[in-house]
Amino acid sequence: MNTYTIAEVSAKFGLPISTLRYYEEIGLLPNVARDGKNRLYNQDNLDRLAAICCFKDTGMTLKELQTLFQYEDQDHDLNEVVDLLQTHCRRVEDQLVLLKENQRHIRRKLQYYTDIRDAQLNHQPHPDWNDYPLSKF
Amino acid sequence: MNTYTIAEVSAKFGLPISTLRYYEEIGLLPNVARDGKNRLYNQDNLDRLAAICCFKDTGMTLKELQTLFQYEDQDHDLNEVVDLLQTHCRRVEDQLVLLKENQRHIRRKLQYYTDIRDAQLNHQPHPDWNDYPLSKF
DNA sequence: TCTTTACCTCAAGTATACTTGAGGTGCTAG
DNA sequence: CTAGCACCTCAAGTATACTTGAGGTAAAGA
Repeated sequence: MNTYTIAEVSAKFGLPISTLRYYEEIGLLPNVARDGKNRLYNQDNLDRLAAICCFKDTGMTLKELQTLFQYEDQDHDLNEVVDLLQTHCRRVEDQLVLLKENQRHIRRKLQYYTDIRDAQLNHQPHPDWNDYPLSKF
Repeated sequence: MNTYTIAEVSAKFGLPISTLRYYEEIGLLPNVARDGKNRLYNQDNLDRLAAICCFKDTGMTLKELQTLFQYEDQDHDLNEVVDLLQTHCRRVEDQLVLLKENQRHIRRKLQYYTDIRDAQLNHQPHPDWNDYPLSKF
């Protein structure tokens, strides 16, 4: 089976080496094999790491991730795993809605300042914020 | 003009009172009027606070927000404001893409564990992870 | 043989974003 | 008049998620 050095994994995932060691230390990324003292990551480790990144990037704390993996690993009551995942799914849904709305606000502001700048360049009158309704974005 | 107490603003935005004071202290939320010692927020303050929340929720740090507002407030070179907003817009776009992809992974995992649970309940054979391609989510 | 490179451990330090606590003011309801 | 509430300041404390540093090993290239 293919294995990877810590430097390779670091590059693959864009995570600092120190972070990989940290995740292992707190038990999030267990069962990393060794060649002497040096870590050797296998596909399982990479899959786990991908899951960590996915959940972390969607707003789970490392503590919650520890709980989730604990539930997954020791074949714990599956209802708890499903519950946790469902809750998180809903959180992600909410994030998506909020993110899209925030995106509209930011685009609107960008458009406004871009127009002000262009108006200044062309010695035109300044645009009016009231002409930038959210419905346009 | 309508004004609001700190408790009202806290409720409106779902932010702790301590956070409102903190934002003011670090200069993010300036020009809050006082009735004696007590803060009174006006519409401008609320607009600024809404902007803070919007940018913060899309991943800007408070330091970056300070820079942005500095650029906006002292009518600084507008190119810098536009640049900052453009960069942030791109970051939000990236977040959206990543969030959607992560959502697919999470839904897939949720479906998988739901199916395992249901299989256990019905004494059916366990599903196979390979039957859960990302393309289905 | 030297030294550079790539790792290692373990303890302590750091950045960000708040939160908490001590001690105090000023209005209002009983 | 006094109790309680809503607010205040300022300094110190905290949670999360890492990062850094000191001191060391082991193998590979010059």
